[in-house]
Formats: sequence, structure tokens, C-alpha cells
Amino acid sequence: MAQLNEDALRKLDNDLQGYIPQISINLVIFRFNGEALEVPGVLVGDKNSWTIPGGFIDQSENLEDAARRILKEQIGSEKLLLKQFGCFGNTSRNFGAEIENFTNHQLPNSIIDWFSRRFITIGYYTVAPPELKILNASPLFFSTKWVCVKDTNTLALDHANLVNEALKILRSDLLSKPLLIDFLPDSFTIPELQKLYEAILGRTVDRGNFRQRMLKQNILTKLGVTKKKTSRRPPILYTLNKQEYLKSLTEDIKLGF
Amino acid sequence: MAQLNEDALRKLDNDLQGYIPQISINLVIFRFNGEALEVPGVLVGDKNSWTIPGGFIDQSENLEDAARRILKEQIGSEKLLLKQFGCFGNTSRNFGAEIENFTNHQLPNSIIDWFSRRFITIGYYTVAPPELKILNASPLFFSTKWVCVKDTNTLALDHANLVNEALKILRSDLLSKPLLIDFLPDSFTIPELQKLYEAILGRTVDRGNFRQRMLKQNILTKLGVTKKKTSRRPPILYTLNKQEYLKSLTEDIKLGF
DNA sequence: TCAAAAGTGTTATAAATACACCCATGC
DNA sequence: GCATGGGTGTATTTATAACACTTTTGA
Repeated sequence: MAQLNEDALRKLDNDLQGYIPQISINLVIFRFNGEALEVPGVLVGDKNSWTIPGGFIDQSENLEDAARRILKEQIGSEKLLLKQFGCFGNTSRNFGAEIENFTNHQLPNSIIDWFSRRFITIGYYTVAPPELKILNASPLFFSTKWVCVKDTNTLALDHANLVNEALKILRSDLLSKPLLIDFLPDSFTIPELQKLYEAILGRTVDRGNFRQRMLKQNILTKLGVTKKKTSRRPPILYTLNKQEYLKSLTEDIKLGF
Repeated sequence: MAQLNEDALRKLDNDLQGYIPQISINLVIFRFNGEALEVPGVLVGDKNSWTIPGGFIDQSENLEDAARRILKEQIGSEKLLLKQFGCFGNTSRNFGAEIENFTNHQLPNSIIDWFSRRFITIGYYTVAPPELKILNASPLFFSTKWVCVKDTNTLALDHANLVNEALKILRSDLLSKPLLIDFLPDSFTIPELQKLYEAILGRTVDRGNFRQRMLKQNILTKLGVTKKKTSRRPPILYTLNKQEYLKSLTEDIKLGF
């Protein structure tokens, strides 16, 4: 059986005293592995209870600052896009079942009491570049892994629903928020870019039209080289022209008048 | 000086015991007066502190249910569209200044303590038909009035910002949520409908194109009569075809591929 | 030389947009 | 009859969308 880190546990117990009770923050950290979207899962306890990462808000901390602090604790970076996508608060939202996983680990009662209450959670999504690692941000997390968004129905609590709602907002932000900057590696091919769009949209798109649209927008800069290691015609490598990309973003909706 | 309702105050004091502390709900109730969008303002105390209405969440109540209950308390109807638009939680969010307005009214300490703490608020917007009245939902509200959205910068706390954010979401919901059902009276003219769109969008739209677009969608049913009381050519009255209107709504975004 | 994926071009249709013009009414 | 706002038509441009054709590569 894994051993709880006593120091980290004492720090957690102490931190909890300063947090606003019954409110949590949850992060949906999207990344693109080249084929599909993934989000981090953290193992709460040692009984197969996987959740998405989260944390709490200090009494003297702005909401957005808390979200960014938790993001930094979780992946070590705080310079990423961070956007609220919703607030969730059914009465059944509590960590009761997850806390049960610690019956053999002698958690302090103060921690058990804290987690046994009903929580209202505020969801933020962010986008992480493919190389970022998930850090182990809490003594209660026994493991971490990336979970494909299609497989999030195995997550505990209402976290499958959180991921789903975040994905909806991610989709609707595709034309107005600079998602590509964080999603893409430094260089990429148009077929790879298309796969990213297809992963976000959850549908296939026309190859020819996609390419034309992307090239016409002037947001891609062709690199002289092509991607090797393919047994077919090697695709051309591009890099994102951030200035033009940011200029191309718009909140406008086309209404026809 | 206005007198506080002792019974209502006792009930409030009692209710507060059952609510989740430090979390509130705020409602932005939009209505269209024929010229501009308005939201209700409630006078907290007697010292010119106007806010938008709100309330709290009972420990045994789902978040969405609480929002709907507060809506019903405020305008007597619960069958309206109700959509969360954001969660706001700067550390400066508290009713300290508003509670000061009651120093001459001998509020119980328990109430003062409750309102003196920092609050995180969850914003919901809704749309009310023009004839609905604002009810006096709290003993702490000394008056109510409709405030034009352009004049909400006079509201206390961060409520001007809340209205602003709600308006942004309202705009982006124009093609996907059934806003017209609640905004419009039973019969209306196309120029009136155009004014509603202009009020929501915050810009003028082309008369001819607007009319064509609306008629092509098949969502308007022409009534035999025209609107009198005009000194010009009388416009034709229409009614909303709800079935076709609901069918015309879509979440799709046009991406060009 | 062939299969497969990359890259390019063509075309039909629909949507967005800018205006011009006519109509009905009260003064 | 004329000013004013209501109602209608048309033409240009652009976007969407379907799909056919060509190119490059390794095996």
C-alpha cells in the first residue's frame, strides 16, 4: 500500500483552514497527442477513483488567481489560456466515495470533514502543449495519467460531464480564442493540423477545403523542409504565424444582415 | 425612514442558517421595452445602493434549482429560459458598503455577519416578457425599478460588469437559444423586431436584409391586421411561429470546410 | 509501377451585403 | 404633394461545400 506523505498532508490540512469551504475549482487541461484530445486524470487514493485535477480558493485570493495557481501546481506553467466554462452544483457533488478510499491511511478528521461536505465547483479549461507533464500536486493523488476525452466516462463524480461541457465551450471558442498557440508544437503539417481540428470538432472535415481555408488565412508560414519518416509523399512543415493568427480571431457572428 | 418588515427579517435570518455561506446567485433579467434592453435594479437599504437581484443556495438544493427559485421569487415566473453566464469572485466582492446602509435599522448581527463576508457569485441571465413586474423579494430591498443596460454603470458592487458579461453571452446565444419567445409580445411588427435585434447586438442592421432574412426563415406568421396609431404607413403585425423558430435554432458554427 | 497520402483546382450553390426603388399614410 | 417610415427587388461579392485531378514517395 502506498504511504501518504506526512509533511504534505500537514500542509494540506493547514491550507484547508484558509480556503473557502464548499467551493472547489476543477481544471480540464486539454492536450492533443497527434491523434486525439486528452485530459489529465489523477488517482485519488488507491482504489481506482480517477478524477480531473482541482483545488480550492483561499479566502484572500481572487477566483481567477486561484485557478491559475492550481494550474501551475498541476503542470508547472501559468502562462496558458485559462477560461471558465461553467459552475456545477448538484447536491450530490461530494467526495464521500473518494474519501472512503483512505480508510486505511489514517487521514486527519479535519480533512475527512472538509471533503465530506457538498461542493460547488467552478470549471476552467486550458490548453497544454503536447510535451507538458502532469505534476503530482496533492498528497491525496496516488498517480496521474492522460485520459482520452472519449474515455472520460470512467471518471468519478460528475467529471465526465465537466469534460464534456469544457469540450463544448472549447469548440465554440475555436474562432475567437487563440487555442492553436498552445495546442500546436513548433512545427507541424497541414494533415496534422486537420487532425487537431477534427479532434476538437468531433467530426471529419474535407481535406481540400480545410487546406485552402488555412492557407488563405495567411496564418501558416512554410518551413523549407518536409517531414521525413513517412512511407508516402512527405508533407510540408509549417509554423504558426502568431501575429496573423491573433488578428484572424473574431467574436463576430454572421447573421446575414 | 422606511421600516423593516420584522416577520420577513426573521424569516431571512432563519433561511440564512440553511444556505451555503460565501456563495451567492445573481440574476440578470433582460427585458425589451420597445426601444432598449432593461434589467431590474433593487434598492438595498435606503441610501441609493442599487444592485441586481440575487439570493443564496440552500444546503439541500441543486444550484440550478436555487437559481430558478430566486427567479420565481423575483418575477413570479419560473418557466423562463435561465442560463448561467459566469462566476465572479474577486476578494473585494462583499456587501460591506450595502450593509452600512442599515445602521439605522437594527439588523440582527447574524445577518450583518453573513453579508460582511466575501462572496463568490454565480451569474444567470434570463429573458422576461415586457409586461412582467419585479416583485419585492427581500426585506432588505426598499424599492425596485427597471434600469436601461446602458445605464448600469451606476450599479453597486461589480454588478455593471455582471450585466455586461451577461449581455455578451446573450449576444452569442442569439442563434442558438430561444430568446425571442420570451422577449417578444404576442404580436409585433418587423421594425419592432429589428429594434430588438439592434438592442441586443448594440449596432444598427440593414433594414432590407433584416426583413428578408426574417421572412425567409419562415418563423413569422402574418396577422391580417396592421398596427394603427402611426402617422406613417402602418406596419404589418406578425406573430412568432414557435415550432419553426425552435427548428431554426442551431449550435453549429460555420468554419468553411 | 502501384498504393496511399499530400497537394491543387474547378464548379455549383448559398449566404452576406449594399443599395435602389416603390408604397401608404397623415399632415 | 411631400416627408417619413414601411415594404420589396436586384445585383455583386464572398463563403460554403462537394469532389476530381495531380504529385510524391517507399515498397
